[in-house]
Amino acid sequence: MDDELGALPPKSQFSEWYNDLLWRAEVMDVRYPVKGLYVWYPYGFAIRKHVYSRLRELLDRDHQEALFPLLIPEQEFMKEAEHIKGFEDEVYWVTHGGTTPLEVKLALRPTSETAIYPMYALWVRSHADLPLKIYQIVNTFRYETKQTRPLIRLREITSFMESHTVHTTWDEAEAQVESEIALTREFYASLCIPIIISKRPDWDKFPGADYTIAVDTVMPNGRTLQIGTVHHLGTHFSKTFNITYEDDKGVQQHANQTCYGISERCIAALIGVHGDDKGLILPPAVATIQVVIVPILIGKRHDDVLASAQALEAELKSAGFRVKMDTRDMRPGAKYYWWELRGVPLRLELGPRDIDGGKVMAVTRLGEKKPLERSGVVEGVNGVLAGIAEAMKAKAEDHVKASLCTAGSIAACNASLNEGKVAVVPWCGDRACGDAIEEQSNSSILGTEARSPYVSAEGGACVICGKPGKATLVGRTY
RNA sequence: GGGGUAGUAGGGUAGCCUGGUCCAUCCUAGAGCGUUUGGGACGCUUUGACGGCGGUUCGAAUCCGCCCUACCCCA
Repeated sequence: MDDELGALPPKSQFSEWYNDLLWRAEVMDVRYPVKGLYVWYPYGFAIRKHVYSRLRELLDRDHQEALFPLLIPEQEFMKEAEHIKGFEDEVYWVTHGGTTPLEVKLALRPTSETAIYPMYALWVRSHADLPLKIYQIVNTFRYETKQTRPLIRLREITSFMESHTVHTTWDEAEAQVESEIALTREFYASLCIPIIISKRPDWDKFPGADYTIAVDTVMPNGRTLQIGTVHHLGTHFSKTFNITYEDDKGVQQHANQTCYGISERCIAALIGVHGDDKGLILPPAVATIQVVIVPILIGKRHDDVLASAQALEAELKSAGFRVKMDTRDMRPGAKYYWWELRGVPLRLELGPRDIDGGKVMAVTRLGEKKPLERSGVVEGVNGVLAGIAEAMKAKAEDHVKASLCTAGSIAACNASLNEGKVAVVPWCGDRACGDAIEEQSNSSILGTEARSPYVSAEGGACVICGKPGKATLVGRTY
């Protein structure tokens, strides 16, 4: 019958599903002729706009937004040894101005520490200037050598939110790390995306950090996706860039710093975690269009129905919903599929039957269908949207919960990984044992000290050496 | 990092070995007209391509070289 008519690959074939959905739902166009660079379609960009305005709203409570340059002079970039080592293979260099070779090469920022901190050295004079909390949302460039993927592994990260804070003491910076973690929790809660927070092993921390706290989520195929990091930088960079303040006793001190980042991977997670065989499912909080109205414009009652739909649209708009009325000359069914593909959480159908009965037919993107009273429609819509967010959250939580599996041995760990799960295994913390775990399981250690209701803090005998170990997350990563 | 396969209209394909009647084809693509409209409408008309650069040749989608891009496998 109408098999495969415009159908996506099933979500169980995640990679195909993801690639197909991105262009069909008009999120990203991958046909730009440079590897690792992609184009945001207007619809995708609108999703980005709503997601990032939520992020801005959260940051603006306690940070200031600013904007630093894209180009970093070589001598600044080269100042911090560990930091360079972490990025030197991935940096794009600007070497010419027109046809003239530059005397000082300029790096395209892979991240902005070395662009921001020389300025911080000028801005920070005394303890009264602290804490300083600034963020920017910018593009960054990394010459990725691994396979690139839209929104996930990019050569141009187009939407990098990076926050850089400066504090007097190490403890105060640590408190800031905690507050960034809380902010991240709140952000992902509004996207209905469950997260697992853990402390990255030493060899995987940010180059130049004292420690790194990472935020991961689990994609449908069981691979984990890092969707945020918070770093305690201690005084590594303040010593290098000479960021000092005069304390209340008149003594110059090196400042303690943190940095914190979230990229468009948050949108990859949004798509991957929530979507289904029919397409995107957007949480109401960030949906570009929260409610689509499909008027059933039949023959003689065409004008009548159109007028009612316009009245409904006006009422919902003035109540503050993002509403779209679809009056295109298409069959209603075609419109239903169209908007389902694009993830609109709620569809309202309005036809002669509904008008006569004083109702509006509400169909959620999760498949529930029920008539709402036309008279109390704003309240009704509010209730339905809240219900959708709850259901999305619960479903996503279930997936993460089901994806975590405790394992006491390498064999058990591998079994879990092969089922598309994330394993929790005891590890003593030694680098050698860590390498052995990664090698023997063909996966990566995500971290320890997991903060998740689904991960027990209890350790056990290290799966390699048998010494006492801490619960450690092990997974196949993006 | 190593190997492989491929790039033909908006999308999917045939043609390539064996260079020339090549105006190729399908669509969930675009444009136009008409009839339609409570879960992917139909008819007619029409638009549009050989990844890029160079080479061989009277003649290249086809053969050769380089580049770019994509996908798959191994580390």
